[in-house]
Amino acid sequence: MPASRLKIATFNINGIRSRVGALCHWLAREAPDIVCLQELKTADESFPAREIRDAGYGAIWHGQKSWNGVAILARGAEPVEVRRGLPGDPDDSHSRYLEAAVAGMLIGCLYLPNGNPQPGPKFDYKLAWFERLIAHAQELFDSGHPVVLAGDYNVVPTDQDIYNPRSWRKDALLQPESREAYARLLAQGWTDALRQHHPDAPIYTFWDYFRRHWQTNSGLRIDHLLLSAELAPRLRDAGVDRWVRGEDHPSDHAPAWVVLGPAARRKRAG
DNA sequence: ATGTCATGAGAATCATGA
Repeated sequence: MPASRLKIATFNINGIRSRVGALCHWLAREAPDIVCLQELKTADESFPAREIRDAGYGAIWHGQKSWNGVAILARGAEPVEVRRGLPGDPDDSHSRYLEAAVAGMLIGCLYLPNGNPQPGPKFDYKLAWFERLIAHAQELFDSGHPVVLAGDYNVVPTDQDIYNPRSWRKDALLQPESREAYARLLAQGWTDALRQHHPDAPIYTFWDYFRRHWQTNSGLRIDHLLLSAELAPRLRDAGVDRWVRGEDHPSDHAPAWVVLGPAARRKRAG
């Protein structure tokens, strides 16, 4: 891929130590330039930094024993960390947000709380976390910087984004409050890149391990890449590396990605 | 209610989150 085209991906790896081989296989085959990972499920000291470096990627990570955990990878470059954790609640101990400067852009990597079962404290935490994300996203958007907010949002935005909503109606991923928060985030001006590029197609990024959902393509679209105003016109392609979900012992998610074209040449002042 | 994974405690299965 020419240097002027950037492939940016997000992938909920569901346990990086058990899948570092699969991760490196995907990196070698698809060569994304920037990768946001979620659900590392490992402490910082157990992050497989060496394997990832050997695969040609610089990385920063924000881990946690057993649960959560996010990382940002850059091919042939070192992401420059600018934020670790979402502002707004100093008591929040979950590792769910990491932000870095890469290739002249700001990359926000997020793992939004699942929120099940709902109603209940976990759903309340999801909605509170969403409000903090919306507040921070507004600041990023207003900054005028080129920004990508990528990750597992744990929200199915509309009924178009699921094979069949019937058995998921009571799930936290489809609740009106979850969808309203996602819509309010988009209303700041962000572009939901996969839906923008494929307005009518069914697009899934997650197939749960139950009930042969992968074999029957019973998926959900919950991993999203949001582009700020400056980046949206640079969107050239977007998709899902579905083949990753079909490998042996896969994550229940597949990587979602965008390709951005070169920045418009700056007009001469005057 | 069910289904299937990864993780961790702790020693074989079980609890938890998703």
